[in-house]
Amino acid sequence: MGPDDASSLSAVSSFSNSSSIKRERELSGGEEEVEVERVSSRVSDEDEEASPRKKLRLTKEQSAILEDNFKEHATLNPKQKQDLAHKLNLRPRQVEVWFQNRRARTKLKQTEVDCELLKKCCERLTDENKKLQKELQELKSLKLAAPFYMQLPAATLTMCPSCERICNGGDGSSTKAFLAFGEEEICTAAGTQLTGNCSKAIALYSGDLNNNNQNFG
DNA sequence: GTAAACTTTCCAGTTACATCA
DNA sequence: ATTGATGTAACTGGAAAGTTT
Repeated sequence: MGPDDASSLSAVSSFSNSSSIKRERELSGGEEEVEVERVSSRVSDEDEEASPRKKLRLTKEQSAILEDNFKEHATLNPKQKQDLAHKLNLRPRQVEVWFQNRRARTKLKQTEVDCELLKKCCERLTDENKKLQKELQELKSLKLAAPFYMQLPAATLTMCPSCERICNGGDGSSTKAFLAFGEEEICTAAGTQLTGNCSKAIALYSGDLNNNNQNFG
């Protein structure tokens, strides 16, 4: 008969007697019986008799029922605990411990999931940061060069819809073009709304997002 | 009303044991 | 047959909240 033998819910689980073990350990030290009894009462259930701590395995049926109950509520009130213990032929303490361990497992799993998400998020941000740094370098070198429109074919020049300045097309590189005018001149007219790309790039360009947000806010 | 003692419950960390590769 | 890794039942100690004295 293996531990999974589900011939009955009672086949298992009455060995470990925490209070007797506790008593055994503490008394071997030779002192303080009163204190030991008090502490032990914390976990004692009615039917205690001395036996060494033995690891029990709950049957599949018992586990399944406990799982079902856990799905409904992750904590138990005393009545629920008592009923469940009776139904499974376990001691209430065992049911209580099972729920505690189950909550701990759930929490651990969730922590692992969160950790994975954070890792991925971190990778994405690192990636984005690299790209932005690269773009920033390009913008800086552009600024040092001659006015951008002199370097571009006329056909590639378009107007920024938000600030109505010339840029080189709508391919996402417009920020470079506007920034080429110089930090002071960009979109500073009253009431001008910057697009997300524009303002973000400008903020990065100046190296201070907060300052820029205040300026344009 | 309130302070101290006691109880209950939960959690985090740990231990002990069963099982499996 | 042995062993290390893994899963999990059970234990411990401390904190918080509730109850009793």
